[in-house]
Amino acid sequence: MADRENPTVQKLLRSFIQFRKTGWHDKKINGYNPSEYKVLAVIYEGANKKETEMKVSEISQILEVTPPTVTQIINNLDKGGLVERMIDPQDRRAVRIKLTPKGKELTENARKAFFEKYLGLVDYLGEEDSEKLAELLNKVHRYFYELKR
Amino acid sequence: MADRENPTVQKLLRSFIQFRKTGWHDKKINGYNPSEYKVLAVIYEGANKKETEMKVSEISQILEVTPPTVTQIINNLDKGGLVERMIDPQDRRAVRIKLTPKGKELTENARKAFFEKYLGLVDYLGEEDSEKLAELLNKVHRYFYELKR
DNA sequence: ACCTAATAATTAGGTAGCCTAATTATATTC
DNA sequence: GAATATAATTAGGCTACCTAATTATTAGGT
Repeated sequence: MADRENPTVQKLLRSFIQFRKTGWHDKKINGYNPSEYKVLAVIYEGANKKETEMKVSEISQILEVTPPTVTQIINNLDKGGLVERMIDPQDRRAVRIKLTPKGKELTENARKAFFEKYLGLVDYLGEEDSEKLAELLNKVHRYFYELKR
Repeated sequence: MADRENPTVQKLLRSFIQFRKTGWHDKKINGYNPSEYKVLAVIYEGANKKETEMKVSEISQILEVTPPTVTQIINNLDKGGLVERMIDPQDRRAVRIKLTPKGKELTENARKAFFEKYLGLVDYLGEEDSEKLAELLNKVHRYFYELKR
């Protein structure tokens, strides 16, 4: 099994492991976790482009996590006064999530910092290599996705 | 802030998020978790190339996790009879971890399946792009590492 | 119109994979 | 030989998820 020594496999593997450890997800800013910011960002963007507030189920689909996960995160954001729940009058089972002014401000600041960091990364890698990286990562995802079925 | 709409940033971000969700780490095979297999693999490789068994502290350094994390994983591997602890006669504070025959067999099988999967990936991406990907991921890691200081 | 089935959200409880702080045993240094 | 450093462990905690069960509401079939 000399293949096991294949240097490309070794390199790739090491880079994956290191990348997974890369802290491109910061812990706890202003008392909120990365997963909470992700939900805030989805709520913010959804409201911006759809004019109507996001439902729990929609957030859950976008983030690819289960609805209970979203509910729990929202419980906490709600407790912190960043977010408000309102029943959808069209479908009274659904709950629309709305940012409070406080939540909106926090989200906007976080988004700004976040995008600046990533603009910096694109700058560091170069436009062309950044595109290439995105493409390759998508390809890796497709490979593993197809394996699983 | 039109920068926020930078399409390269958006693509890169989406590819990162998807990649992080990619199940290139399978859950539970033969009753053991990915993190347990990682420890097994390190023990296996360490013993192969150093002729002497791995210490907890060495495993911890290689996997970049704290010693308590390693201890706990080894507790479980020990309970399953995959691994044995033996005090190092040279330094009686240290513990050398040795695979039992059962542990060795399991590890060898897992390694085989694992490397086949990654050989398949390199094949899918192509040798050149695989190298490029590893290089770019390392660069991303450097960027975030330098930001943090 | 009525009952069944489907859907939205929630609560409760659990798991993986980490961590820090404190403790114990042994080594090293001055 | 005493103080300090190091190796491993135990105990307990945290994040980011999950599944199963429950409640409320809506939609579909007859």
